Amino acid sequence: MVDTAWIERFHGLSTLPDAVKAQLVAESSVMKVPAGTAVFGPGAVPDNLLFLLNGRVRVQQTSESGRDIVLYRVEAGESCVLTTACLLAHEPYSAEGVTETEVTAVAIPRGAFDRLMASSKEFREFVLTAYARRITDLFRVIDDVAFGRIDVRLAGRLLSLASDGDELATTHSQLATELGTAREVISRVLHDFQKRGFVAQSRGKITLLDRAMLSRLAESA
Amino acid sequence: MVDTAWIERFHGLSTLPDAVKAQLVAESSVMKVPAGTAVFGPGAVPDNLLFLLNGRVRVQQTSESGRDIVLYRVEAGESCVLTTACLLAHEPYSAEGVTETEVTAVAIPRGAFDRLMASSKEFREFVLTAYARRITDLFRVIDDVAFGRIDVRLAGRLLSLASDGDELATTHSQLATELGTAREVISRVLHDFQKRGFVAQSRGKITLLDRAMLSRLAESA
DNA sequence: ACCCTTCAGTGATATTGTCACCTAAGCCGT
DNA sequence: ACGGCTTAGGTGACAATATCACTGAAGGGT
Repeated sequence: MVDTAWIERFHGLSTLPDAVKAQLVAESSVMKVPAGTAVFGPGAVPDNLLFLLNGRVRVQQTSESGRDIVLYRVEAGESCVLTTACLLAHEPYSAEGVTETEVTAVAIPRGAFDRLMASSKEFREFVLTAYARRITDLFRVIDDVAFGRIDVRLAGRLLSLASDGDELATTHSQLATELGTAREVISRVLHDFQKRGFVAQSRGKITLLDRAMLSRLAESA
Repeated sequence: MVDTAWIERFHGLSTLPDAVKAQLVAESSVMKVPAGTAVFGPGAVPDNLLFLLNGRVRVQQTSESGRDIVLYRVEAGESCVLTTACLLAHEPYSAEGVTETEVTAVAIPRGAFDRLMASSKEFREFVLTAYARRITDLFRVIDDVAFGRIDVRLAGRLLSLASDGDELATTHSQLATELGTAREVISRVLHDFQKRGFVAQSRGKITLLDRAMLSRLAESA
């Protein structure tokens, strides 16, 4: 008997009929990917739908001019659904997925994905719900980029990046990519945060000193 | 015998098996909506997937601060697929769809959509392909807003809005919504375009005088 | 004609992005 | 330990865009 335990970790999949769970497990394979690997990207159309058991994947886009912006992240317990559209549509995907940590994932091949979509209403619902969430994320990015102030956005991003502990090993450059802005802008805003006592900095490291004030700033529309 | 002719107008649906075509037509109904109607929006979860036979739907988002940005347009021969995610996921959709012209559309109820997804590989492929295109559109919006110059974006938008004829009945305010910027910014850029002889203006109307120069500007990365 | 609403123009100022260049920190080999 | 190299970060000057607070102009309705 194969192990179906991982399925329970995915919100919405636990209600799958047992037969479908078995099918899902039978046709999938577990893979392990080291940190910093591009799991999909322009030109490299993936042929698997990934369910993340552990780790995190960052999805970002590089513009023609070479500048980057982070679109969203896929966390453990979620799946890389947006790639499925391109996966099944045989369309290239202009975004790129990079593992931020070591990642363990269950890979479902294209054919198996299609069979599951055909056979299980619950699976369809799971996939569509995941879609809805991602699309909401994208709408949020558009809203932020178009109308958000960068100090507000940076404060929010620092808080969410430092979800475990107050230390953050990142560079100004990487933060600029997070928000789709320029390094100099991040440097200046962080300098300001530092003067106000919100953070402390050293080369490649940012320490959050006052989460409360950062939150307050992040919430201010 | 019901009329399946409209199906042929949708790229990807013509290859559907006849039985599926019949099912599609049997479960759907044609509707006509006047211009300027909100076909879906926040709070108003639609319960139909729309296939546009004629007309155009503008999909836009309003931020908390009350400012708007146009996300994409659904043209005749396309479908409002992104709503299906929210439709089936029972999630609210933060964007709003407004008819820009009178619209004739075929409406497929939620249940029928789900049955078609289950029964037809071709239908699934159609839906996923449409998804892929929309998502690509969204990525493009993000790229433009984050990294694009406003004069370049405006030039491009003027050209695509004036696809039939060189007259454009629109206000500076509406153009600001198109690009997610402020009216004053549009006013200044248009003033500049006017001085350079690219366009002529009168209250509520813009005339393109030099599409070639506008194109050249729009292409400049 | 007059009011009233909407549309458009403009200066002042704030915010953000770009460019050019500099300094500092850590690493690595000798 | 020293010097050289690479990458991270700082800064001034300036450009582009956004915001604010007005102004006047155009057209519609009475």
